Parts: sequence; C-alpha cells; structure tokens
Amino acid sequence: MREDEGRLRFEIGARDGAARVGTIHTAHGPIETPAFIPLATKGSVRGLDTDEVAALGYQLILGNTYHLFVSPGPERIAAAGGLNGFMGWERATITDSGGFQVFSLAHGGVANEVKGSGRAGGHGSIVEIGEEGARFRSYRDGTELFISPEVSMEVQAGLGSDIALVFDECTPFHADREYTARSTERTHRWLARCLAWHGENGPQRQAVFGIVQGGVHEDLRRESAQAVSEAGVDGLAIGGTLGRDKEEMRGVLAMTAPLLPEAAPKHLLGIGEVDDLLAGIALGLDVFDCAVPTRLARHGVALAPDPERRFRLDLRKAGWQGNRDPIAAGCPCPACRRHDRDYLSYLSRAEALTAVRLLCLHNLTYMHELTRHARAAIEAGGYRAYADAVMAGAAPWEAAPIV
RNA sequence: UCCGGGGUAGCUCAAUGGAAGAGCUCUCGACUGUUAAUCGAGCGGUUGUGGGUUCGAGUCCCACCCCCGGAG
Repeated sequence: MREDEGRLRFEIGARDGAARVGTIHTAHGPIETPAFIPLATKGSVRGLDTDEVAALGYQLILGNTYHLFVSPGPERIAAAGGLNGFMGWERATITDSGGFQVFSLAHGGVANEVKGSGRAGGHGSIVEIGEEGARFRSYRDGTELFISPEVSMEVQAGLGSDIALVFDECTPFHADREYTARSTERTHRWLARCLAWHGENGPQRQAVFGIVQGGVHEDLRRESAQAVSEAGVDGLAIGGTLGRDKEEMRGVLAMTAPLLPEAAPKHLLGIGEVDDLLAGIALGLDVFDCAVPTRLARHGVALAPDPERRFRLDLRKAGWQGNRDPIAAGCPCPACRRHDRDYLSYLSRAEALTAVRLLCLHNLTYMHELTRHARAAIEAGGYRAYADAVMAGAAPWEAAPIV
C-alpha cells in the first residue's frame, strides 16, 4: 500500500469466511462494499439521469478514459469541473484507463474473442501496441490517437475521478502463454510509469488501482499479483480475459483472489452476472463493474431469480402475453411495482424508450439489492447460505431479509 | 361502362425471358473493465385464376377475378 494514506481509506467491517463488508472512503463520499458498479462509459449511465442512479443507491460509477478522450475530450470535462461537474454526479467516480479498449476495439468484445478463432468481429481500430503505448484510430473521424500510460493518467487527472485505473493490456483469451507473459510484464512497466506520472502530476485526492494480469496461468497471476502489490497502489483490480467459460473463470479467480493483499480494496474488472458476483464476493472481492445488466436491459432482458435461465427473463421472446406477474415479486423497482410482464414485453418489443428505462432501473435495482443483501448476510454470518439460496432461485431480498 | 396503374413471403416492395429476393413482423440464439436501445440465425412462396407462346414465363399474349386512381 502507498505510504501517503488519506486520499483513499478502505475500512473492513464484518467478515464471513473470505467474504467481507467494507467501506471505501473517497472525497465524494463512501462506497459500501461489496458493490456493483454501473458503467457510465461515455459520461452517463445509458438511459438514466444521475439523480436516478443515486436514488437507486449507487455510490460509484465508472467512466472510460478512451471514450471520453475521443469525445468530448479531457479539457472540456476539466473545464466543467471534472467528470462530477460535467455529469452532474456528486458521488464517487472511477475511470477505466483505456487499456481494455486496446482489446475490445481489436476483437469486438469478450464473447467474440473467446468464441472466435482469431480476429473475428474486430473493429480494426487498433493500429499497434508497443512498449510506449497503443495507437488507435478514432472510430469517429479516423484520426489516429495514441494512449500511453502517461496519456491515460493525464486524461484521468483531467476527468478528476476518485479512482484511476492504470493503463494495461487486457490479454486476449487466444493469446499464448508466451505472449501473455510478455504482455503482463509490459503491463507492469506501464504500471510503474502510471504511478510515476501520477506521483508528480496527479490530483492529490485521486487514488490509483493497479491491475493484475497473467491470463489463465497461475504462475503469471502470482507474479502479477506480487508485482502490483509491491508497486504502491491504493487498490488492486483483476483484469484480463479469465478463460473460456465460467468454470475456467472461477478457477482463475479462486487462485488469484487469495494472492491479493488482504487490506486492499479488490476490484474485479468487467464481471458481472448474478452468479459471478456471488462467487466473487465469496472470494473476498469487493467491487464489480459490468456492462451486462444495463446492456441486457436495453436488449429487453430483465434480471430475475431464475438460475435455470441464467437469471435472465427475456421479455422480447414469445409467451408473455397476458402474463400479469411482475418481473420479480417483491422487487422494489418501478417496473416491478407498477407493471406486469405483459406490458413490459409489449413495450420492449415496441422499442419504446420507456421499456429501456424501466428495465435499466430494474436491472440496476436487482444488482444493488444483490449486494445490499449480501452485505447483510455477511454481517449476519450467513453469506454461504445466502449465496446458496440465490443460486437455488431465491430473490436477494428473500434470501437474506433485512429487518 | 371506359381509360390508366397494380395484384410476388403475414406486411411494404424488388427481380434485361434464364436458379424467386430484401426490409419489417414472427421464432430462436448471443451479449461480462459498453464503437452494442445491438448483433446473428431461422421460419415463411402453386408469383390473383385459367389458358397460350417458348427449350425456359413473376416477366410476353388472351380471358376472367380483385384493388387503386381518373373519366362518364
């Protein structure tokens, strides 16, 4: 951990096995963990205004360096008072470094890269990755732009996020061990450069999280966890593609999580589904960000206590006509309080903006409830039973009622 | 009644006489540090009816039946 404590304090409360309840204190307020973090990649949680996100109970949202760099640019955001002022969001922010875009713009996304055999689905927007950094071609106007560790930290300084993530390379699933090892080492050199730039120029109150890479290889993950731990960061994130499927991902996480320093906040990058959070929390991970809940909402899929269907209820599929049930009984969100599946299915298939909003509110409510009740379960010493109950089909609020 | 236009997938419409297609709908699949209110796949046809010409007709010819517009 860094010597100069104060810009970010992480307080661990109750523990239940490896799972723990904690609070990350930032200049923009506390973040109670375990926490799910909605994505505000381009400066908004798609479909929602900031007051709605806050009303859902969220204390931290994630913005993206690459996208905000391309537009509207860090100067414009800095002039508006940073991401907080620009967005009108008073609570805490974390910014991703742009490292993931080196991967996603080249491969089109995690699923494409894992399922495809090579460059399937790529956007062709990555020009080259080298020791200095990565060259991109802007998808907006084709101009070439360069992001290095220093550029990333400078942009994040302009964004003024409470937590900055170091610039890394998200190693593809199909990369061989040799490439992953070399990439991970380069990520460590980039980490040192990020910290060096930030130490001299970064905002005092801005914390920096390092990112552990190493692919699916235990020795590389171990080396990376050690390197990041010793670098002097305020928290650690687990990055990289985590395997072919959930089983492999669980294995990678099970071997990686214990390698991280106990006292540090631990962020699992990009993961996100209901069962993933339950498993991650059990391993002592604290923070999870993911595009899935909000993306599924826009695609007509609601989260629901249905493990048989991967906790998804697809309102665009046939069969909801005349169904008077809410998405999830007992869910406190407006979609469930006021509407039934028949109506929501109709709205979503009609491509009504209201459907997008209602399902975003629902899915974010569901994720928030999942972590809120997980915290209660940990405090009560019953996390295992809680996770088992949710995995068996109980809603979070049924699995660990808060009295 | 006459003149003109038109009948092709559930809908809106393509297809120099040479292997009947697209979009939408519908059904299904995908989505994990968001270029994604997105993407992919599938179902779906006696080309209005009956004749004719032709090696070959959605296409050309004849008759009839519908629809639209105009005239009376």
